Amino acid sequence: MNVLSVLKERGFIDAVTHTQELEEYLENNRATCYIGFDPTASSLHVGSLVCIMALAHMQRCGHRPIGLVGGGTGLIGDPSGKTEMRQIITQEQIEENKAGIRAQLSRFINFDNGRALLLDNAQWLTKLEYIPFLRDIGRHFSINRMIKAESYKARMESEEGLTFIEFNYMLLQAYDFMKLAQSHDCLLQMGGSDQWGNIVAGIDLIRRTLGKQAFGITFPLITTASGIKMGKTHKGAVWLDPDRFSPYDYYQFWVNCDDADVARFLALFTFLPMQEIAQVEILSGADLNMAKTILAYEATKIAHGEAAAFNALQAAASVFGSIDVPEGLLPGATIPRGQHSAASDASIPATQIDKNDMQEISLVVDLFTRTGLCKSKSDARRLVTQGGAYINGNRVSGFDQAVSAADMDQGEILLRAGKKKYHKIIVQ
RNA sequence: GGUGGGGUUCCCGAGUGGUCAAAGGGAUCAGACUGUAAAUCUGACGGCUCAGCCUUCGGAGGUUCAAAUCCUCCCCCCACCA
Repeated sequence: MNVLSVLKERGFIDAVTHTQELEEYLENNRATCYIGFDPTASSLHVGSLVCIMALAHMQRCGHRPIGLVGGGTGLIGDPSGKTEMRQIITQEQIEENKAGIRAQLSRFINFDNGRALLLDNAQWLTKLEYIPFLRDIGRHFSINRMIKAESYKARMESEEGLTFIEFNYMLLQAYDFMKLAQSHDCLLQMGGSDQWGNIVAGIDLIRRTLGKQAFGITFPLITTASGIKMGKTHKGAVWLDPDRFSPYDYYQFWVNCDDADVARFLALFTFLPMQEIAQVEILSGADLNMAKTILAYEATKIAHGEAAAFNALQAAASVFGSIDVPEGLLPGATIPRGQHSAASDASIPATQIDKNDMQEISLVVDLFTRTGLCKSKSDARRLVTQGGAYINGNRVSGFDQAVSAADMDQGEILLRAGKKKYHKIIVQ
């Protein structure tokens, strides 16, 4: 099955340029394609996951993906679809962030033996000279067309306006594409739907300068069933870096998805066969919960490895009750079948507290604040007052309740805030 | 450079001397109902040594018994003009 059909049936495609020609091109070539990633943070987050999975599918279908880190363009800031100017970051920060991004991409894509590449556009962009660039590249761009571009629209209409430096972003991205076409025979660029304008600009530039036909694919912006952009939780962005966002939380993020999103997310964020996912679509109600478990397990396994996924599964079973994964559901999934009960809560978020420190923490509210479950003491008070605080499964009755040795079970205390946030205290 | 309009608590946005920790909405959090779902209803939503106190309304000063509200200077944004 060709990669275009794969992407299409899994819900990756928003728009494609030159459908017919692209199909033929991918059919007859071991193609090279690229997606750009902003090095604005030291970690990618689930917002980039569609792009990452698309690259992975490309590789699985025999093509060569390039992850392009925007070390050069990151110095500019892409205004596409954004209403505010982005913070411009320094060269040092970018260098740091690049390392993190490479590590994460390696989970999804195999970089061995040149099967995939990770490049940085700082390599060529920072060497550009203004006059030659204007003369050789700038001449191909029409301001008339650019100001009509959808990607600038939000900014053209906003009060803040658009600065010249940002307006140039499109040229730089087009130049990237041209460079990659020249040096790596990369003729396909993919990206989020907000990248359409930039991608088309690159295709045009390649045609004009190299006389070659290049292609573009954009992916839809993934929103949740409730209509908001996917990937936000009470803890902020869902990072792929396990140090910033633990595999346990990552697993929980997926388990907590909306019913209406399960099948769609299975298609986008796992590699399970589509005919199996089709069976999930006819499920409804509580039957979907096991499908969510599988989604969470598979997604966690892809991003953090099998051991982390298994630990998260066990931890979930220990606090939320036993999980029984039925044989017939999504048989292609690698989740261990059968009953999982309170085997291990090892990967539940935990804080170690010294015995001596424990003496000072006399009140429950201090404990909730200390673990980060509550962001201030007032917050903790509120939680307790509203009846959302639990110690070892027992609701805390008053904010002045003291913590005693009796609350410790083998040196551990299990805190719970609200219905699903757990945190373990380990006294040492 | 000139003229005019703005900068309010996470976001939008009211508030033009005391009744303002600041309307309303969104987001968020908790409770009830549930399936670790959605919807709905209820409540909370600056901090603290919490029936009280402290710190916030672009920044720094000032007037006043009392300022987000008045005055002075500064910074930033927007529109139009040059």
